[in-house]
Amino acid sequence: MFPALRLRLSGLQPNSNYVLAVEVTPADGARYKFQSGRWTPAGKADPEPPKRLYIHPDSPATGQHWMARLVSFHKLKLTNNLCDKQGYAVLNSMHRYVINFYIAQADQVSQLAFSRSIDTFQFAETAFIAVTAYQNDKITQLKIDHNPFAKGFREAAAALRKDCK
Amino acid sequence: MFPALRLRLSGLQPNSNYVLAVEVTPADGARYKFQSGRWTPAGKADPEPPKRLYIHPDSPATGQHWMARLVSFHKLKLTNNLCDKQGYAVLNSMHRYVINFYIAQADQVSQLAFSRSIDTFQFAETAFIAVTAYQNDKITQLKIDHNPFAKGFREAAAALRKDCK
DNA sequence: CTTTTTTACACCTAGGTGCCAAAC
DNA sequence: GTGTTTGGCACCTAGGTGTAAAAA
Repeated sequence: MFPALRLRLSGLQPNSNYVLAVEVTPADGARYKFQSGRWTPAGKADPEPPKRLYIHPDSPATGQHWMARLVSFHKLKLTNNLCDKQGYAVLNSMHRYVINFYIAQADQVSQLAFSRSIDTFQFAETAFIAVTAYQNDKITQLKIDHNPFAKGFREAAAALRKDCK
Repeated sequence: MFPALRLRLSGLQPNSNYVLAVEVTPADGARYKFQSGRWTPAGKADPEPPKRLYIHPDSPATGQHWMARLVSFHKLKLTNNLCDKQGYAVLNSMHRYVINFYIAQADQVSQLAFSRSIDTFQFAETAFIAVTAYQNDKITQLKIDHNPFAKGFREAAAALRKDCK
């Protein structure tokens, strides 16, 4: 998932342990179509694949650890493959999603279910529509400009390629 | 770790779930020296870093799954860095190790500790001495010949490099 | 026809090799 | 001196990019 979800945390107990996790959840009950240049709801959502909790790989870690740096979920991966066995979040194309963020006080990942308190946060700015082809040039350009793996498509490289022909 | 530990399993219950794991354990209580062309014990072993259980990433899976293919632990990684936080097995250089292999009947990785039965196997042919520089040309050549990442050192590539000078 | 999905591609990042020289 | 460890290197595999064209 790019850009990655990045969070700055405060108010944790420095010496307590926390497990951090996110879940990609449907933002509404609709299926969308891209029709004549616009996203429009088009019927009821398809059956939703089982949701997979993505646990931040630093978990468990102290409040001190989490608060000392920007917490990045850049290793969260998405797929439309229902048979996926690599732990990716499985999404329906053409559906709208939003990220749920969880903070659980727990000393072990396996204790997460028994944590005394699990705080849940949802940020509206994390909403997106899952697609198989981009429909928005600004998104495309944002990815080319900032995703290291897309460096080959930046201006300089593209110009050079033309010059060499 | 190369070559990787690879096992063929039989006798599992096809429809029960199992968690598979390995642990790199000291083979004896000695520290070794490579002196005048030979490995010789030289004093008591250094304090052993905490052992880390490496759980096979397919876990948990059915007996059927494990028996249907060669089970490979090629993602097990080793380090001499005591501060490692990436889950590598932490070893003392110049010490001798052997692999312990565990089969636990369990539906979840987190249940491993409560598994009714944990079978332990140790194969003498998995023993090795941890080094920071090879002392055995046959090992070096075996790695060059068979490890894909060392392809650059194979005959053909090496010859080509000379020809081009 | 329009919309959505898949595939092959050149190009890039990330990181696993033994080698060598230097440091210890 | 001998034995052990580290860092930089060229070379490789593995896999993450958007593109374009084909397929559905």
